Amino acid sequence: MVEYTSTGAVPKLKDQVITIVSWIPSGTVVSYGQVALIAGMPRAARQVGWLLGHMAETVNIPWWRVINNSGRISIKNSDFTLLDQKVRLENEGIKVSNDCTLNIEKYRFRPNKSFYKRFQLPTTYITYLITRYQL
DNA sequence: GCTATGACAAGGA
DNA sequence: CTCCTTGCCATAG
Repeated sequence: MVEYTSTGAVPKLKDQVITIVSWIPSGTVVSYGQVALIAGMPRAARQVGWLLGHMAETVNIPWWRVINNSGRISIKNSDFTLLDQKVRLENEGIKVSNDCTLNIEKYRFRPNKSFYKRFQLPTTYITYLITRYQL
């Protein structure tokens, strides 16, 4: 459903989301807000979800490794279902409860400095991200 | 350029 | 724990 406008405007966030999500290691998860943070848009969590919902069927990325920050699978308005995502996560060794929740802090992908540097983020911002998601 | 729409997040009741 | 409210902002029309 997501299409580029004839004006040639490039949806930057979409490209960032594709890159970031494709680099999430199997067996780990991140939150929508976390993806937004890495993309350099701290408050664009909702847009990340929206984009995934419109890309999942057409772009080959591990969309199922993105859940909400409370550890709940919150897929909606997609060709895929809550169960689809649950099964995909379980196939990667992640334990998901029947109510489609999981221990996000246990499985959260915590990137190191070199990972963040691929996104050309300011050093101070990288430091913030490291501390934000440390255990 | 303006409005509606969210696979969100965080805090309060 | 479960709602509910508010803030949020990129996209689509």
